[in-house]
Parts: sequence; C-alpha cells; structure tokens
Amino acid sequence: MSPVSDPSAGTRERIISAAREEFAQFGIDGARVDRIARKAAVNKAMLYYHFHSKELLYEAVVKEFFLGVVERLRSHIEAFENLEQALAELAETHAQMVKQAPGIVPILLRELANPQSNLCEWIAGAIGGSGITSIAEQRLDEAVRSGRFRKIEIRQAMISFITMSLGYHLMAPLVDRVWNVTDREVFVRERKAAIVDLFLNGVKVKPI
Amino acid sequence: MSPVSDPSAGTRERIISAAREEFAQFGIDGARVDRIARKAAVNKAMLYYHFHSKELLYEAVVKEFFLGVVERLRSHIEAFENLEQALAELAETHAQMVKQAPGIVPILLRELANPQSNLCEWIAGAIGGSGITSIAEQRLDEAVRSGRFRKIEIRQAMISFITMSLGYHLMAPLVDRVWNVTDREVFVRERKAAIVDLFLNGVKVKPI
Amino acid sequence: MSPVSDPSAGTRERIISAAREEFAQFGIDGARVDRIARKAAVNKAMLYYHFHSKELLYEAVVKEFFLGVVERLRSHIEAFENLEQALAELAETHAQMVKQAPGIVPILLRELANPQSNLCEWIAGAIGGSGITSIAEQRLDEAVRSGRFRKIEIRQAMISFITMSLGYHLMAPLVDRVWNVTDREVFVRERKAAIVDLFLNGVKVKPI
Amino acid sequence: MSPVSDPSAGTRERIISAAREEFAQFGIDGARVDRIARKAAVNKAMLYYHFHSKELLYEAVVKEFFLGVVERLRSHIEAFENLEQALAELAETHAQMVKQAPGIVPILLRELANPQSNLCEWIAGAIGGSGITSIAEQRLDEAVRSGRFRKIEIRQAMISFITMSLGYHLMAPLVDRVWNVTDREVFVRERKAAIVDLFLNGVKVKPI
DNA sequence: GATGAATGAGATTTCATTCAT
DNA sequence: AATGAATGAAATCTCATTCAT
Repeated sequence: MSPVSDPSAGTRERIISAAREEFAQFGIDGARVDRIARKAAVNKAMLYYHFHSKELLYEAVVKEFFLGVVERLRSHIEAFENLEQALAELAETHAQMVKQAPGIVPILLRELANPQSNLCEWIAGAIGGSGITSIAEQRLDEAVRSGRFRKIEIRQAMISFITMSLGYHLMAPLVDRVWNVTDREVFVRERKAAIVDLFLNGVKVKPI
Repeated sequence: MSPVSDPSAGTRERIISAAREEFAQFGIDGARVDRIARKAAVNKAMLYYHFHSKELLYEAVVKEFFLGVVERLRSHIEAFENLEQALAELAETHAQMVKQAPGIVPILLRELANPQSNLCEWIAGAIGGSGITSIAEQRLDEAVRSGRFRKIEIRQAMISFITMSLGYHLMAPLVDRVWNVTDREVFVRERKAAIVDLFLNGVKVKPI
Repeated sequence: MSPVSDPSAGTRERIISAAREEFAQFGIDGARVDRIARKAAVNKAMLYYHFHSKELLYEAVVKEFFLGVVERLRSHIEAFENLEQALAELAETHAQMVKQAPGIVPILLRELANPQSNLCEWIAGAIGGSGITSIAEQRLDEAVRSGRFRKIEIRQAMISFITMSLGYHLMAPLVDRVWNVTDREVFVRERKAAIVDLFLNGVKVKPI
Repeated sequence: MSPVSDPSAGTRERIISAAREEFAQFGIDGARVDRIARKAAVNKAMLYYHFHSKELLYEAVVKEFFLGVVERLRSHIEAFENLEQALAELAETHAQMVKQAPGIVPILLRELANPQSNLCEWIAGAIGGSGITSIAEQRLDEAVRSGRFRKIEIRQAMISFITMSLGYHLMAPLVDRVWNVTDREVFVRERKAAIVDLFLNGVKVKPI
C-alpha cells in the first residue's frame, strides 16, 4: 500500500512497477489509477503523459513482465542437455518465478479468464518466439526416436508436464485447501521430484 | 448482449442466469449491474430487492454454480470401481463441465487470482464435502497397498492428475496457442487417453 | 448564476432550460456540466441519465429551441397576405425573437462558426420544413409575374431581406459600436421601417 | 492536422499561424494548446515563452488578423470615387476576404457570440479608425444632398448594405442550405450584382 | 531560445445503490 | 414484487501552465 517503488528510479519505471503491483492484486478492472499514481509517487497526469490510458498502461506492464519472465525461462532451460535435469530445472524455474514475481500468477490467471484478451495471443507469441518449446520438442523427439521413450504423443506430453508444474501454481489456492497443503514451501519441493518421477516413469519404455 | 434469460422463468432465476453470464465474461469488477438487469429484463432495483448487493449476487451465482458442478462431478465419479475407468471418466467429466457450463472456467480463474477470495475456501469445502477426493484417495491407497502401483505420494499423484486434466482447460487459451491446437474438440478427446496413459504408466509397478 | 429554473417543472425541463442558458452564454466548449446541474438543481448524474452526454444535451437544447422559434416564425408569417405587411411582420418577429429568446443568437452564431456542425443542416431542415420560405417565394413570384415588382432574382431578394433583418441582430455587437448605436430599442424600431422601405423601393417597378 | 506552418518562418510567426487555424476551427474554448504547438512544430513551453497564455495568444492572433483585413478593406475602398463602383468593390472585397482568410469568419462569429468580448470593441475601433465608414458616410451624404438619392437614413442604409454583403458570408452555412445554394462561387458573383442593384434602386430617387 | 517532464485543478462520465410510488 | 428517477462518491482522463535543464 505504501509507496514501494524506488524513488530514484525513472518515473516511467516507478509507474510500471507500481502498476504491476496494483494490477496483480486487483486486475485491470479493480485497479485504481489513483492508487497506482500514489504508489509510484507521481502526479496522476504523468500516467497519462507516459501511457495514455489505463488500458495501455496495463498492456505495457504485462508485456514487460512477461518478456522478463520468458527470458529467464529460456536462459534457465537451454543450459541443460540431460532431459531429466531439464525437467527438474523447468519445474524449479516455475517455482522460482512464482516466488520472485508473484504478481505474474494472478495477471496470467485473469488473462486466461478474459475471453477478449489479445494479450494471451501476445504471451503465446513471446513463449513461442523464445524457442523454449521447440527445444523441448526436439529433446523429446530424440528420446522417442532413440527408443528410450515410448511412442507417446509429444505435444500431449509437453502439455502434461507444463500443467502438472505450472498448473499447480495457478490452482494452488484451491488445491492447497482441497488437499490440505499447509507448508507450501515443502510441498513444492516434493512436488518437483514427484512430477519428474511420474512423467519419466509414465514415458519411459519398460524394461522387458 | 440481448436478453437471454427465459422470460417465463422466475425473476430470481432470470437474474442469477444473467448475472452468471455477466460475471463469467467480465469478472466481478468488470461486471455492470445495469447490464445484468437489462439481460434479465428486470428493473435494477429488483436486483437489489432480491440480492442486496452486487457482491452478494456474485456469491449467490458462484455458490449455486459450483454446487451444481460438484454434484455432477460426484455423481459421475462414484459409479466407477475400476480405477482406470474412473480416471477416464474424471477427465471426461471435466471436459463436459467446461463445455456445458463454460462460464465456470473464467469464474474459477478469477477466484484463483483473487488473493482475498473466500470463495476458494468455500469451493474447496464443497469439493471436499462431496467426498470425491476421499473416494479417490481410498482407491489409490488400495492400489499402492496391493502392489499394483508403485509407492508414490498419493496426494501428489492426485494433484498431478487433476492439473493435467482440469489444468489444461484452465490454461487452454494459452496452451492452444503455444502448441498450435486448432481443433480443440479432437485435442481434448485425445488428451483424455493421453493423460490416463501417462498417469497409469507413471504409476504402475513395472513388470520386472 | 443562481438557480433560475422553475423547481416545480419536470427535471428534464429544468435541465434543458439551465443548459440553454449555459450554452448560450459559453458555447458548448465553454459550458460546464457542473454549472448546468447546479442551475437546474439536479444531481450531475441526472444529466447523464436523461441526456447521455454533454454533446447530446446540447443537441437536445438546440433542437428544442429552434423548433419553438421556427414554429413562432411560421405562425406569425402565414397570417399575412399583404406582402408589405408580411415583411414588416418578419422583421418584427426577428426582433421579438431576439428579445424574448436572447440565447438563440449566440447559439446560432456559434453553430455558424462550427465547420463540422450538423445542426446547421438540421436547422435549415426545420426552417425549410416549416414552409416559411416557400410561402415567401410564392408571394414574391406572384408580385414579379403580376408586374408589380421588377424582374429580380427572387432567391437573392429573399436572402437580402433576411440578412438585412436577422443579419443585423447577429452582427449587432459590432455594428452598434461601429455606427455608434446607443439606444438599440429605438434603432431596431427605425430599422424595421428602413429595411422594408429600402427593399420595396429597390424592388418595385418605377413609375415611368 | 499536420504541421502546416512554414518551418523556415520565425517561431513566433509559426505559432501565430498555427493558432489562427486552431482558433478558427475550434474557438478559444475548443482550441488546444497542444495542438497549436504541434501544428507550429514547437515545444508547448515556447508558446508560453512568447505569448504568456492561451488567452493572450488568442488576442494576438485576432488583432493581427483583423488589422490585416481592415487595412486591405481600406486600401480597396478609398480608390473609388464613383459610388456604384465603390459598392461593388466593397462586396467584392468582402468576398475575397472570406476566401483568402477563411478563418476570419468563424473567429468573428464567435466574438459576436461572446457577450464579454472586448475584442468586438477593439475590432470596431480598428474599423472606425481606418476611416472606411466615414468615407462611405460622406459619399452617401453627398448623394442625398445632391438629390440623386432619396432622403434616407444614411446609417441604416450603410448597415443594410453591410449586412446584405458581409451578413451573407456569416450566415452562409445556414442560408446556403435553406435556399439550396449549391455553387457558392457562382452565387456570390451573382449576389454582388444583386445587392448593388437592390441597394441603388432602393435608394435612388425615382424618375417622376 | 528551446525542450521534455511534471503539475494541480478540474472536466466529464460512471456506477453501485436507494427512494418514492 | 416492481418501477423510473434520483443520488453521492468516485473513476478516468484533460489541459493550461510551469519547472529544470
């Protein structure tokens, strides 16, 4: 609630940062331009000087936010050649992302909920453009061709892993209550192992 | 946009139905009381007569909506003793639910996004209360004890299946674009088989 | 400045009346919605309830205003068969109109000044639709055919009379200063005779 | 909309010129300082550096504009001794002025509409100071004294001619629609003759 | 002379909610 | 149960003007 943005940062950055918080907490409709300005310690008119409208400010926030996230994802992933490690790393990255940039979860959720969202399109483009998915696809493809993995549908498999990993973080407020998860920190650590285990076992060719 | 509710239905029902649409499309903050009243073909004051406030109307809508859904879930699930069938049926039920009550997805997403939501709590209660999870838990437990399944963490396994199934529906607007899903109908059908296959393979004890 | 509208009048009427004053004094851009609401002794939101926007309120005001004026013009004119009397009556009506509905002059002036005005079109339609001009045209035509008037261009003649009569009222703030008109009341009385005299002399066939 | 002012012209001139356009189109209340600056291709602050306020800029524009116009009027008029020619020339000058400096009409109209305008006073002074009216008055006076013209009220006559000539240009958006003037160019040419004819016939002593 | 950023006051409009009937 | 009109508070956005450089 109090002004959180670094006052030495540029005005534009302070606004973006304050807006990110506000949009994360309240969504675009619930967000209040007044509050954003106050948090950013700028005159309300400055918002409009820099971003023209609440809507465009929102877009700027989301795009900047996801660009950063996607970049981090990409740089984390590509280092790994070993698929087992890569999966673990992916799950770990999801967890860290959620922890370090918590605003991204509600923002993403609300975009998923918005039937007119053109930002989903944009986000998909950013993810696709980063090459993450094609790297993953290649690795899985190799594993299947080499006979290490069963003849699974690769696309479905990728989506399964993503939903198990990221999907949990999105659904956590509900899942945690239904399954009585009390210490999320611990749970997430265990989950990382559990989903890699499930996935690999589900996918690998059985001996004999 | 046009009044959709059956005008012969009771006023209360017409309002609930119009409100469900509105809240699904716009969320609670984006929803407009005027629009709801117009869609329901009632005077705005009537809406307050029956529901006291936008907030309470929202709660009424959500609770009624989820009660129905949970009830349907439960009735579908409990019939099955065979776990393989039950999993397939669960995935199928998720798919049908999304198709027949499409408003539920955005509403759920926005509740997940709302940090102060006490409705998540309520929904979790409804799900827990329905006994679905405990039935599932028992079955998995038996399977592990009997040695058919590996010694997995049951809770994580359940969550993994749910996220693979329901999680996809929540994340579809993004996932479909990233992985270029064009015919969702077909994709969902294939997915049902894929996740049951992955799950069972991932979970079963391997033959020597 | 003080609330002038009859508080017993209907809300809509009070708003129209207050708005007429405001628009006459300040023009649409200079007008303030706050002031209109205060003058009409209504809540600002009422303006929007009844008229949707400042722009539409303005249109409503102008249309209502001119309809009244045109109607008065028409009823005054058509009584006269004698053309001399009709001209005098027209000049008199212009003078009375300006006196009794003073707001109409600035409003008309500003519409004339507005290149995008579609209200000028509308006003022209209202005038044309009232039949005033065609009555006038017929009478002049008869006078020319009968040989009482010279073979003048009727359209130019009509416009000449109108500009001499109404045009003075529009240009009065300037004309009065240039020609040092101090008592406008007297001046207007004299002018009525002067323009009828000039017009008839200018138009009539000269006795050999 | 695009910057129209000659960029090689001095800053001050560019601002004046852009402002003239803007004020002509929108009036002082509708004019936007931003737009003027953009059209003049200068920084907004520059505008304040040179003119101190929107109001003063407006005054500067109007005064410069009308000084030019009055000067042109005067130089055109005084050459003529023959009154018939002088009248024709006056009408012609009005027409040219409107064509060459079209912004002047809306500006004048809005000043006429503004009850607090002190610019009307100033314009009247400029016109009076130029001597146009006194020249005209003398000539008419001579004509009456010499017996060529009837004993008309000279002031009314002058105003009648001015309103017939200039008044048409002010009221053209309305008049053209009411009387279905489609080719204004042609109409204005014919009008010049028509009003001189009407005026002289209206004013001259009839033979016997 | 010139600029980009900043500001305060206020403009129009919106919206959940209530009142009188 | 039902309505049209009314309301207050607040929302978004605008705009003339000024400051720091």
